[in-house]
Amino acid sequence: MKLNLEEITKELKNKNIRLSHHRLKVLEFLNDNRIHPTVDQIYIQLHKELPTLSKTTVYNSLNALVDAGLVKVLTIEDNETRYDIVTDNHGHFKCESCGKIYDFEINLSSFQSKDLDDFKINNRDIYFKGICPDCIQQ
Amino acid sequence: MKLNLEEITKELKNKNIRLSHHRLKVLEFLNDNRIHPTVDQIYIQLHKELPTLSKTTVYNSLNALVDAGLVKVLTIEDNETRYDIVTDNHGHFKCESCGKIYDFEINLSSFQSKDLDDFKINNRDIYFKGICPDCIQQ
DNA sequence: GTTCCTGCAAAAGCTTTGCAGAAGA
DNA sequence: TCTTCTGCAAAGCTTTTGCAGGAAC
Repeated sequence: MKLNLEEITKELKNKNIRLSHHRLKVLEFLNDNRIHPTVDQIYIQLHKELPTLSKTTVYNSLNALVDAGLVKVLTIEDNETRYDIVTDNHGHFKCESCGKIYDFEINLSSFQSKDLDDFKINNRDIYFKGICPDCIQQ
Repeated sequence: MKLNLEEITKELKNKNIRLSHHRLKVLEFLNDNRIHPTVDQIYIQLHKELPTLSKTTVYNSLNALVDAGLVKVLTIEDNETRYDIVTDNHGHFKCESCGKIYDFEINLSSFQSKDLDDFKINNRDIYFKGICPDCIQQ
């Protein structure tokens, strides 16, 4: 899917966040590589293209994009923060054997509980863990 | 709910984990205070009772209890690891205003997705965020 | 007596902060 | 020109590790 830069720039401007070259690269990386990367993975890849890139800037960029609501933090595991470009209605499955994270489609708005009738829900994260088909076969 | 110590000890023995006094205290704390505490909260409370308790031991105890499957790690937020005693079929809601974490009842086994037909699911975490009724009223 | 646990201190990681110079509007 | 961004180094946190003494079985 191609990024709509005009709309993104507009959304960022509301928060006084500039879509600098580095930030755009981070956003493009997340859009083109749906691998739910860690900061390190993003840094290592982009550093090849942009030798002056620092890890601080990756952190800064990610935080800015999260603030703007364009990127989501995944906390599926407590020792690794991962990032995902924002898209609708999917859960995340982490394979406990190979570590890969899969998206799965799910109708999040159908998840209801009478206990939450009086709560305002802004965000729904669904994290499953187990073994993926590739690892089951082996 | 009262802890069944015999069964717990048996389950721990399988993994060569002793139910030491400190570990029992940690487990009791989680059982009696369903507040999904951080390591620090557990340490501060238990330290009052057990002045020689170290934070290393709290970490050690929690890791041992997680290994034994008696305690669950909550990764609802990326900058704070929280712990929960294992119980069935509930999701967690974190209020973005007051920070309190609520349990809500939900039938986890009903969460299905055709994308996961060939996956072995061991664990389902449901994390919602938003505003709780107390904070909505204010 | 052997194994596991505890607690201190140190180490290891990850993320944020301060700041000076650079880039963007 | 004013604001924001970048990158380095340092600081701040949380969690883990090494190890010697102690406790449990």
